[in-house]
Amino acid sequence: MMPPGPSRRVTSRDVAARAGVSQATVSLVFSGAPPSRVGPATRERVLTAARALGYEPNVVARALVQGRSYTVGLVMPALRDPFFIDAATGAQRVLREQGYAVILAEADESSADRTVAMLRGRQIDGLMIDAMGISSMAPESLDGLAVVLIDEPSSRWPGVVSDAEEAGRLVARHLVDLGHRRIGFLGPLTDAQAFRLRERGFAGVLRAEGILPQSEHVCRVPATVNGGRDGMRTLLTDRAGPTAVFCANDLVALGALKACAQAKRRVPNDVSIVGCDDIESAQLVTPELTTVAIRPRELGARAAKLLLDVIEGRPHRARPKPLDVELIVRGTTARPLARGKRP
Amino acid sequence: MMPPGPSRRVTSRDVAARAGVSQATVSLVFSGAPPSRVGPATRERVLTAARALGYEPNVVARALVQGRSYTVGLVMPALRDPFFIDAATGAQRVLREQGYAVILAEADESSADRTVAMLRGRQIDGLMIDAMGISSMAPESLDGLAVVLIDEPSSRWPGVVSDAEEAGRLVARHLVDLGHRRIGFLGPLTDAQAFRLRERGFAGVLRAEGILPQSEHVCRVPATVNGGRDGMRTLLTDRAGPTAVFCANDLVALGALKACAQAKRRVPNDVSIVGCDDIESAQLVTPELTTVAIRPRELGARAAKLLLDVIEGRPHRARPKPLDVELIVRGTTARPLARGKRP
DNA sequence: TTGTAAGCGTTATCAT
DNA sequence: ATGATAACGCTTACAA
Repeated sequence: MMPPGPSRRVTSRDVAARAGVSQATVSLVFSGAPPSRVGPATRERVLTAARALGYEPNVVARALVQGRSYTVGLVMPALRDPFFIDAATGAQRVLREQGYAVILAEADESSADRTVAMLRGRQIDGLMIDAMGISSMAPESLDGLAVVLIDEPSSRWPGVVSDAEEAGRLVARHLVDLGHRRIGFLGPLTDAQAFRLRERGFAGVLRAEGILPQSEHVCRVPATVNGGRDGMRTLLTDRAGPTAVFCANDLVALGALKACAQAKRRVPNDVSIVGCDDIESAQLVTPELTTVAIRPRELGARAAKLLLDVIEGRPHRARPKPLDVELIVRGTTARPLARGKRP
Repeated sequence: MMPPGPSRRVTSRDVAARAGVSQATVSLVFSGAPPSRVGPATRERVLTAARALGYEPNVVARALVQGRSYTVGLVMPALRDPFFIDAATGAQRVLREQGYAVILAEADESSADRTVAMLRGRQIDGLMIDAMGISSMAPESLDGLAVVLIDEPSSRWPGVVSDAEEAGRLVARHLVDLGHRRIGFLGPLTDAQAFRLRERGFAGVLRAEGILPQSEHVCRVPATVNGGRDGMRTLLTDRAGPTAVFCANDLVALGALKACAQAKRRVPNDVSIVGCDDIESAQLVTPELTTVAIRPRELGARAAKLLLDVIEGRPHRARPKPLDVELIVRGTTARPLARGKRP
């Protein structure tokens, strides 16, 4: 590179001077105006000059005049849940492709509104928010912003969701097909819709199979590894505990797995465990976790596309078809051990 | 949605009008000028008006005039490594505290330079880059930017590092103390300095103990779970394989653990495994992984502080003291089984 | 097709 | 202590 004197920023004016055109023309060339607006020869000269100078359009200035920043915010309560990190990755990729930057905004309950204010001050064009994020936010604080929700349906904002109910159904059928009858559920305390739907689909199938949900086989815990571990411990204390347990997400399932290992219950022989999300760690434990793949990357990517549609005023459905999910049978599920009654 | 018609952005001018002062005064109040610059009464009126109107300073406009955007970029090759996600979290927290936003820039080899150009266009104030990120970047492309490296020392840019050599030493001593003599190493192919130092510290102690590194107990693999699994498989084929293996990071260690489970080798009885990083998943497997805590969050936080020092021109040391590391003994290490020779 | 000029919402430099 | 006013780098009518 070359030190441009005292290393001032190269502006469109510099390019204009070098190309012998007006500054406005340079702008025309770079702002993706219809090719008709500037002659091919001029355009070429401008581009050459720009390249020679190492010109990069100043997005900040553009943002100021257009009132748009080509930047979107991604509000997440904690960068800890692998599911959301994957969603973020997927979103980030499509946004970058379209020239948008992603501002990471970790927001807990206390700071959610302040975070949005901060993003507003940056003339953010839109916001992607996950279930946890939205729950700790005053709806009015989002007025006038393009908002898309990730995996949390709402009548107020558009969003993308996975087919959570189907996820629950798939698990229930899988367990029933294996022959399980005493089936437990480890669900989170938070009332994220996705979790509720997973439970609903799950319970629906069981009921249809004539398997009544037994309250002592259901346990509410935080949606974390420790939550799952503690919940599973509780379930295991029961002498006639469940032979299979559906955990509302993989983190919980991994905790449950730990509890089993500590209690010397073999998985899947003594008890089957199923998770939901198919996070990477699901394949990390032994035996590998049977779970439902939600494809968070794809979910994030779709959320990003939806957000771009909203921002750029393109037609879109506020609530697109839920993302397909898929049961991934791995090593933590098996037929229940025949005990007593039958061989 | 609401058409942006009636809800124009509230500007400092609006506030000025309502407070009966000039726009400049409003600016003075909000740009944290010394209190002496504006009378307490006026200041109060301005703040009241601002609150009533819901005024939020436009950071974009400020960025344009000051040539600073109060935004920094975080360049990471992939949002997959939990270590870097934690570092990002730590960094993000201190930056937000100081009014800076963090733009997430996932950059692989092919797109690294384009990504930096994009960030430049956004008048980014600084950049935090990790080992993988920097390796795929042309140094000149960073000219004129405030850059801080995370866990990858460089003579060219300041950065924060963990005490990687000590990490290796701690592991070696731990294994030697337990009585291991045939000790293996699963190291990554990438030449991140941190990995090299871990190995150096490790090998140094072993040599001092008169334990010669045996090449058949060393295996180079990608720094991933699968890499670790494959590498461990190789190590296990040896009839007189190692009784303990140090894996250059936790991901590799977890893969190694898997390989052991699949090969029916008990951990830690048949073979001890040690990782490095102490990622969350380390506590997720059973037995829990013995590892070295690097405190990535703290590392990220320090990187952020260093970057702010650089940006704001405060005095700072380019290469602060490495971050202390700590051996975390969990369940994957034990004394080697006495075989043959002695009881 | 290209140039001229008026902002976008701030900060910063002057006066007052 | 406060008010005009000129940038900052760009987009966008409107003129030529």
